[in-house]
Amino acid sequence: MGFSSKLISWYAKNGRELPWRNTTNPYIIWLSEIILQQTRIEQGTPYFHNFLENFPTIEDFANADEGELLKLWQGLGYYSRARNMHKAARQIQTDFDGKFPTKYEEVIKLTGIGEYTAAAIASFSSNAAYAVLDGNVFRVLSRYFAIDTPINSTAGKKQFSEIANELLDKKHPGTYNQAIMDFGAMLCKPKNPLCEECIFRMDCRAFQTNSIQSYPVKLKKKPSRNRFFAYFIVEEDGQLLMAKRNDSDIWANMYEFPMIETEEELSISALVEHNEFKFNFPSAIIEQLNGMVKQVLSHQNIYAKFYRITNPENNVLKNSNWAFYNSENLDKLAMHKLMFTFLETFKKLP
DNA sequence: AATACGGGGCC
DNA sequence: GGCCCAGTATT
Repeated sequence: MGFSSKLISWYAKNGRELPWRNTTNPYIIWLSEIILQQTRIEQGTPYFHNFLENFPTIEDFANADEGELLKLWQGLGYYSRARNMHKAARQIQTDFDGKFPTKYEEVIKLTGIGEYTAAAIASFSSNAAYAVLDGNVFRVLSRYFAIDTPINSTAGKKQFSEIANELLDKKHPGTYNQAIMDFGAMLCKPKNPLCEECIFRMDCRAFQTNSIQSYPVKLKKKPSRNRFFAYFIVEEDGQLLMAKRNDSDIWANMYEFPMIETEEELSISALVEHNEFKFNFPSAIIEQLNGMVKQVLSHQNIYAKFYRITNPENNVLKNSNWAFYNSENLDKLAMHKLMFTFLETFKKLP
């Protein structure tokens, strides 16, 4: 038996039941695939159900506004996925007459869809013969063939893509693609793979040379940079002052308290002497509300402190990105984790 | 070709 | 603390 038929029989016995399987609806497949990019299934599944419930069809999705989508995406991370989905949904209305395409060459034109997602949608929805290449597939193939080309290099992507498409079961591309990803996730895991019960024990080059732990090879990531945020809670008549982030940085277009960023940690005495602070809050009374909060991102460490401003003067709205929100409208704003976590504890404060 | 983009789970 | 997760867009 060849690689693909062994894999597919393993999948028939051991494959997972997942909510977005057993459909050929490209909209539903798309929803699940974007949500699951760089995201664990356990983390993404509640979001999948929530989105499908709020937007049963691609038309519903296209008619939503970006803020509403970001709010539903809140907490999932990589928020450009939600903004790109919004663009893609509009593209489908204008360029595809409102009908979600299933052809690889059409699907890959949509914003937010790259080679992996195009192959997934095309193969799952219409059995088109395109091999998926995700973290699971990279790992399985690098071990099986003991390939030491870095998987995050250009050469690696090309090499693994060619092998993946050769191995693909051209008669059952959809099933094969699901199978190799399940196999990577359940058996050929990153840590502690279950080699003792693996159907490919005798064929796997890395296992045979006792070097499973050496694969896949990956180029090192560069160290994260540190950023220090001082957030200011300004409350007036039960309303909170909020700022909208711009779109050229982390957490694009999301909401948070007004803040000052510095390259080093600032004591409260240094903070009140900061020019930006004096400009925004002249003669303010400031009180630190908590210790340092650390938020780890993929390329940055954010260190945040929260301060209460009780005498902001009357010119606090000189920044056009700032506005006051009552609690009802506050609940509609999309916020990043640092913010909505703090807000939970803040609400319980006296 | 390299880097940015979140949040969470595992070791 | 580092790695990884059903990757893509931008620089």
